Amino acid sequence: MISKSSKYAIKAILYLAAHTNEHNKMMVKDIAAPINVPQAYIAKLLQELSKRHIISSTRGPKGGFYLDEINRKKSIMDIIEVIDGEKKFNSCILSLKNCDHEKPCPLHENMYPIKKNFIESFRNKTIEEASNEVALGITFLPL
Amino acid sequence: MISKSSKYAIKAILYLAAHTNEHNKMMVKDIAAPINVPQAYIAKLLQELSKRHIISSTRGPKGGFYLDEINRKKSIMDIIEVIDGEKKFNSCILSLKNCDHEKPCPLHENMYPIKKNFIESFRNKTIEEASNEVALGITFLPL
DNA sequence: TAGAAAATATGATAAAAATCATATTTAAGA
DNA sequence: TCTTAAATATGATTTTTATCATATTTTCTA
Repeated sequence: MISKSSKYAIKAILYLAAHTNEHNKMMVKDIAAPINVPQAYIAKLLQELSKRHIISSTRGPKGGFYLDEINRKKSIMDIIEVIDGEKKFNSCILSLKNCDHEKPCPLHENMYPIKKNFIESFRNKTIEEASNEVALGITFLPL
Repeated sequence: MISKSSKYAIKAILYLAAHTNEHNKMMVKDIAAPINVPQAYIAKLLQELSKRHIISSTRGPKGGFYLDEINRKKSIMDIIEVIDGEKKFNSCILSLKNCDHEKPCPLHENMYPIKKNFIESFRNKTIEEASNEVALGITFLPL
């Protein structure tokens, strides 16, 4: 469905949402452990997310990763797209080249609403919303 | 979403559905080319599908793979489960261990209906139905 | 009942995804 | 302005998935 990398990225960002802001940054080594992801691996992902402006970062002493107000408005889908790439979700489940509404593959009509639902659902869900749920104890983020 | 192997398996089975029965079998070398899948690879998948009784086969001269009436009643989901394994679809999208309705992860409520829809949709769709659609020109199966 | 034609079993190789390691750049603070 | 602490860039290694190769077993037919 989504790659391990995307899962890691989402977990890391939700962790950042709960623990950082412009004035409280967090080093990669303090993020990796609590979300149970290899440090060097999440480092690479965070670098990419920062480059693509999904999260923020500053180098040097007192530096680290954090989310600003703009970052918090990004959606879960934004994370997935940056990490896994966009095409994956717009392509035919059987990977047929010309599958569309005009010439649908035998699974097209089944998949269309599912994929649409997935994309809409996660495009509408912001980091901020997800983070608030956790803060309010409505949802949970155990290791 | 589903592995390349599952896609290959579904394409091969739909091809068998259209071209074989108890009296007209088909050799692996005649299946691989039209569905555009490496011969040695689809051979392995067909062997596994046969062992798990999703498709039928006989060895020796005049042998080959084919679908009988029972095979045709199998669902698309049966294929996916044999190839990709069942757990994949029942597990949390963030791969959290204890994510369930009691202690949902922040994406649980989004994913639950989507996953349910996916599983139901493909559990209800038989090989036979999918094959009939193609035969009637309602859906298409290009390389 | 032997030879050939098919699937089956097993394992080796290649490609992709995940993981690990390290040198470089940037920025803070003494 | 030097030292140090952080991210960044780059690439190597490992693991998983996909692909390829081949020896074995089964079954038909002459």
